[in-house]
Amino acid sequence: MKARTPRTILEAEAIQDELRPLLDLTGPGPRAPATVAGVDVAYDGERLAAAVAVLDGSTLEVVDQVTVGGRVAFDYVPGLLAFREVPALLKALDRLTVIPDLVVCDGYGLAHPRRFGLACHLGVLTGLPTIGVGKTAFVGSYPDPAPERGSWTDLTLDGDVVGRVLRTRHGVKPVFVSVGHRVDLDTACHNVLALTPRYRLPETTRVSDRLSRLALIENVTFD
DNA sequence: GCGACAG
DNA sequence: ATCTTGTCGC
Repeated sequence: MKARTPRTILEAEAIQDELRPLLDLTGPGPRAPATVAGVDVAYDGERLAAAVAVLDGSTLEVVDQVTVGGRVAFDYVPGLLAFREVPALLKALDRLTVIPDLVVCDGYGLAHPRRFGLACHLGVLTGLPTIGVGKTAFVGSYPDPAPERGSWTDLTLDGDVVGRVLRTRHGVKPVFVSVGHRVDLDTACHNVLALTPRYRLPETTRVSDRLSRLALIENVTFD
């Protein structure tokens, strides 16, 4: 499905309302994905670089990667991040040789003021299983999880459990995991732990983050 | 009404 | 996201 760029905040919210019903929240999703992709976007004023890195689900080795340059088409507004990043991410995903079994997004999925964060948006448009992993709190409330790696607590919003605050490293600040599309919360957290054998953030986001920044200062051509 | 607010 | 030094710890 193609990305649409709204002209106003009201239009953006209307698009979210239109896409939300297309979300698939039924499946368990991949428990042992053969390949997992990380997506990220880096900025330099008006210019941007999107990167997708596909890793082997077992060895975490990079098996494919794509970067594309572009220009900002929508200002950042909390709750509407997807409209800023999705167009370039779709372009990059289209050029992949290896189609990932799971896509890990920087940010949130269902844990969103309007229950449709970047991970949900990208999932619906691509049809791929997606999850969101945020570095800081955005919405909801939660108790602090125990210090051990693997411990977690519910991230609650308006009485609903919309995600989990998951400790990926002992004694280190936790990450915020939420479902995007075609994956359940248990499976999402299981995958995040598999992707964090050494650092707080998933290897997928670490690689795609590095890639997008590199592309910003060399390689890419902008529109 | 006021402030807070993924990346 | 981005602007930014030194510093503590494995």
